[in-house]
Amino acid sequence: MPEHNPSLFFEVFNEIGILEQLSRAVLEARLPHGLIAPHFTVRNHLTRVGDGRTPIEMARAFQVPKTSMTHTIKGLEAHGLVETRANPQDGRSKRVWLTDAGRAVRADVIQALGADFQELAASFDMRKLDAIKPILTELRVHMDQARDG
Amino acid sequence: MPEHNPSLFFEVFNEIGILEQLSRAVLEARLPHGLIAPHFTVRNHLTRVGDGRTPIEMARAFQVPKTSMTHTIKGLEAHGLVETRANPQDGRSKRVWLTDAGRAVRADVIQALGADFQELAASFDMRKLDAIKPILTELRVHMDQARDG
DNA sequence: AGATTATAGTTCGAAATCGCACTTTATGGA
DNA sequence: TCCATAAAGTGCGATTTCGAACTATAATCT
Repeated sequence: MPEHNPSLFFEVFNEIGILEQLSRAVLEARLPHGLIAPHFTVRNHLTRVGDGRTPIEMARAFQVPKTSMTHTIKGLEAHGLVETRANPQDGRSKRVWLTDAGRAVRADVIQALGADFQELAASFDMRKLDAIKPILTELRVHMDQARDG
Repeated sequence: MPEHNPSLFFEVFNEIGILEQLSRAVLEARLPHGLIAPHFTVRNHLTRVGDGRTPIEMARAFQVPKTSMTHTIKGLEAHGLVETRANPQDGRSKRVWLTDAGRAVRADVIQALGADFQELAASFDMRKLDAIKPILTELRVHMDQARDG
């Protein structure tokens, strides 16, 4: 029965924290003025899983407080990248839809990030990213469940 | 010559972002009132690499703006967990030292996190953490360098 | 040495984050 | 049906984050 040394957790989460800062900086350097990483992350999510999501659904997906999601969506609306409509199935709720401008900005940003990604891909073996991705996902799922339970 | 699909980056960084939120929540649930994750992360760093570090050194280590580090250290000082003294080698700079209270609080928090870690370790194969750690570190180093260069 | 440039740290202000409390609507019993 | 409880979303306020501009000191150059 091994004694679980907490340092491994600290070290992994420490790297994760730094990588979060670094990836955010890379992204934000390519975003149009006034947009920050959470805006784009949400905007991107709406392409990945389809728009018409509810704010609470996205708050859960990213594990952020719902007040933060309210604020982020308000920012996206102010930039005309999404619009919200009432949810016919649930009067408490709303659904978030991409606008044409929202779709366009994603293409622009991904294009702009191309150079960064090429540079990174040139010096870093992408197979390693492939290798860690499922483990990160599994860890995230476990921690998600522990949080709910 | 493969076309590097950006989606792998997005997916990995997305998981990293969520894991950052989740690990922060786990940590902050165990911190004494008024302390938040950046406080503890800095406080922990001073044990890992030794105290007497300068603020700018830590800002670089965590890839946060130096103004954020100023603020975090001010919070730690207000809680009596660190103290700063002038750097005799450099009149522009200061060095950050742990206090006895600062050392004590780390032990308390690690103890309190024990239950969380045990639970996680029971449902998640720690060898996978071992496996991803060096890759995360390598990725972080690459991105650090790309940022400088 | 003197001038220029770079670095450490702070101040300030604007924006983001997030807990708490609240409103509105839905759900699940008696 | 009526009531209690839960859930979605917002308003508010305290704190955090962080870029820009600034001060003070160090390093570099001629």
